[in-house]
Amino acid sequence: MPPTVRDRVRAEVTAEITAVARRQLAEVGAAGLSLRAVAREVGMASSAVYRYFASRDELLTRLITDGYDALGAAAEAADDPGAAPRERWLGVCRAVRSWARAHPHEYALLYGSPVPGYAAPRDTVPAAARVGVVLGRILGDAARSGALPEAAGGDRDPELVSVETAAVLGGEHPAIDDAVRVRALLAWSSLYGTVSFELFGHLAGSVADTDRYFDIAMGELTDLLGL
Amino acid sequence: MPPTVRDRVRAEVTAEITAVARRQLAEVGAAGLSLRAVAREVGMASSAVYRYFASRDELLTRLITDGYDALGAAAEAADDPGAAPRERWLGVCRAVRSWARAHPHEYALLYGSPVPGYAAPRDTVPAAARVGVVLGRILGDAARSGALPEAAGGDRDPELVSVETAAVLGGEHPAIDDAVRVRALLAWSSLYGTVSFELFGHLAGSVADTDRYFDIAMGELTDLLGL
DNA sequence: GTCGGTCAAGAGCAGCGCTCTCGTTTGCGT
DNA sequence: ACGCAAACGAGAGCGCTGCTCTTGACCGAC
Repeated sequence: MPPTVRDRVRAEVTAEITAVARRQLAEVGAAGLSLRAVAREVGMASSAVYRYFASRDELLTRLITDGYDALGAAAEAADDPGAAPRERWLGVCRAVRSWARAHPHEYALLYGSPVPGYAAPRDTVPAAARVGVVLGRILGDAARSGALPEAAGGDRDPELVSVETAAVLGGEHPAIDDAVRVRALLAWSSLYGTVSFELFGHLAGSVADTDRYFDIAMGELTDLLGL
Repeated sequence: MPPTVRDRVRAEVTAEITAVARRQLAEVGAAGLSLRAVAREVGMASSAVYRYFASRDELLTRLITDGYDALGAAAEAADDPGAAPRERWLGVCRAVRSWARAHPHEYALLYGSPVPGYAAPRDTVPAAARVGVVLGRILGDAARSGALPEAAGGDRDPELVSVETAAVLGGEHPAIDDAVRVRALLAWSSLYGTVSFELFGHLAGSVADTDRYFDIAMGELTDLLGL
């Protein structure tokens, strides 16, 4: 069935609403995002917006998934599969930071405090996982190319690292055990901790040259990973 | 001038308002905190609350400073100066995580997305720094007790680590150079990244045994620090 | 005892999310 | 080609919010 004119118009209006909402998000933040204000700027009655989004939360959810997708796309675009594992990892980290600095309010929406009384629906999960998938693939490629030292091995513990996550983090390989996987999760958390601290101002009085600080910090983490 | 009856009553009412607000914060989060609802629960008119707090933001600021102080006190209480540096560091990390898990909404208020259009006043800074001071003292004690290996040295770079922060992070010692200080800042950021990921649900599908994961992750960071 | 300062209360304003109704437009099935 | 159901935009309205202003009562120092 070809898309009717109605469908196309609906898609256009939906896109305009999300675009205006994203713009206002950058001005007033997630908590201050007002459906009425969005409607005003779009030029329609506030009630009409409810034809497109059942609630303010649903509009926010759309912004969240869009954000995860944009960040994931940036991470994927930054990964050059031909480069050395360490450079690939650092490149993705830099891409994440760049995207976060370019879209601070969207980043805060994704990785800041969860909006109270609002649980991200399941359909945000795949989009949210994209960065992790990229980093996991780099780790796996490094193992398969012999760039990682043999791991100690030891029993798998699904309580520590779930089977799904283990599969994402390079899969099964002699160079990857749960200790390596935990270090990868730690590096991932630390990446976001570092970016969040910079963006949210917790390093304000401590670090001036944030570019160099970030590079050194990420270098320490890749050392930790053995990359 | 001794405090009059008026002053004492005022202090009591102020304390009751913040107590109720803190309770409601745990229920509805920062964005949903309503001055009117607080007033209702306290049993006074909403307008009367403005005699004690000039605005909702001012009440929020009070909750923030109180939160920083409570977290800082928890960190200080958890530090046993007689223990080995590594155990001291890990103990403080565990205390931070415990406090965060016990007060998730307050933690989110402190280290989650900043409220847009709201800049934390300067008087929150000393309270916010308390955890960092505790960790910095442990690092300094470790250096002075010879538990840290001699550092490479190299020039100080105030752009990388400010002089104030360098002073907090153990001060001047042959075992502490900017590389060590950056690793300390990284460990600090990573602590909060790890706690935030756990609290905000980003590790939900990956790690089930969060206690063990946290201990292993913090162990990696202390290794990185040389503690 | 009086008088200045502090307090709680209430009304009111503008904005919010959301719902309901109403008249119009669109597109599919007959 | 036509009719009907679904989709649509606009407007009014409900109950909530933060915040302001006015009013009247009370306390405490002189």
